[in-house]
Amino acid sequence: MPELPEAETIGNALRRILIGRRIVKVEVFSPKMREPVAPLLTAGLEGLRITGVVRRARYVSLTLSDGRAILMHFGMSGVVRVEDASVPKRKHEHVFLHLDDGKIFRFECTRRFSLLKVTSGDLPELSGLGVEPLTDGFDGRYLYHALQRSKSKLKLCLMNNAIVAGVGNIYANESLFAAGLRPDRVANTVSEAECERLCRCVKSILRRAIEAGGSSISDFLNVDGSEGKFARELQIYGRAGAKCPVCGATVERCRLGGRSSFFCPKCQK
DNA sequence: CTTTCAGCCTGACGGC
DNA sequence: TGCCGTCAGGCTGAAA
Repeated sequence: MPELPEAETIGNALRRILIGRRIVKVEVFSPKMREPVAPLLTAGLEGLRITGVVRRARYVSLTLSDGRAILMHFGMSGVVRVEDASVPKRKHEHVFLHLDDGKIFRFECTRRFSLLKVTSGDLPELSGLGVEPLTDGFDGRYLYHALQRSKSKLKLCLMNNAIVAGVGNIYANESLFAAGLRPDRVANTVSEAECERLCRCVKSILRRAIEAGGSSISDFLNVDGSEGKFARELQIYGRAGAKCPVCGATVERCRLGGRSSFFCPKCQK
């Protein structure tokens, strides 16, 4: 499912493909995803040029020549393709943007958790997001101060977009394992040194995942249909009952905030 | 204020 | 064979 590295991978591909293209026609096949998509039909997109592609957290936005933007979120099953018009429509493709080079930008989402909407260029929907994890603003001191204010569980804070934006379930699990911290640690018991270590692990894992083109767990595909290669590098996610790759202890699973969490009871404190 | 949790949606899978 | 329950999961908004 697309998290930050997958959104980055999609954004990078779309930047190469879409910038300079003009939208000539819009087709909508489904009434709604996370929000209704019918407004795309009456938004006056025809004739506009795509002038930029921006990723923020797990969102990707296409900047338009009239100052507005098309904001996308991939939910957990969103797939974007840019293909020739001769390719038949797939079952769960919901929106087509026909381009001036004859290709079609296609948005597919099996589970319809995705978002695709026209909004103003300053992206007000994203104003509540916290710091980007791959910027200098995300460091041990910042995370420590955020955690000090919370009695919630550490993993839930790491996945809280108001604190740090774009770290989802897979990479939260992997980062906590790499940092040797239990996902169910109470946030305000984590030391500044541990925060420093965790920040470094988050950055390192996200960067490696971006280099690998993301993780293809269940539904994620890159714009060209290829799978991300990071899935095979996952150390802890999905490995309940297996041996810890570091110490050999049995990996445990628990639920936090309704989501599966995996950890090594020996390596993670 | 903070924290938790149901609901959205489809398909895969296991048990009977 | 098919039916039912469970799981996957980001995000929202309501409840506690």
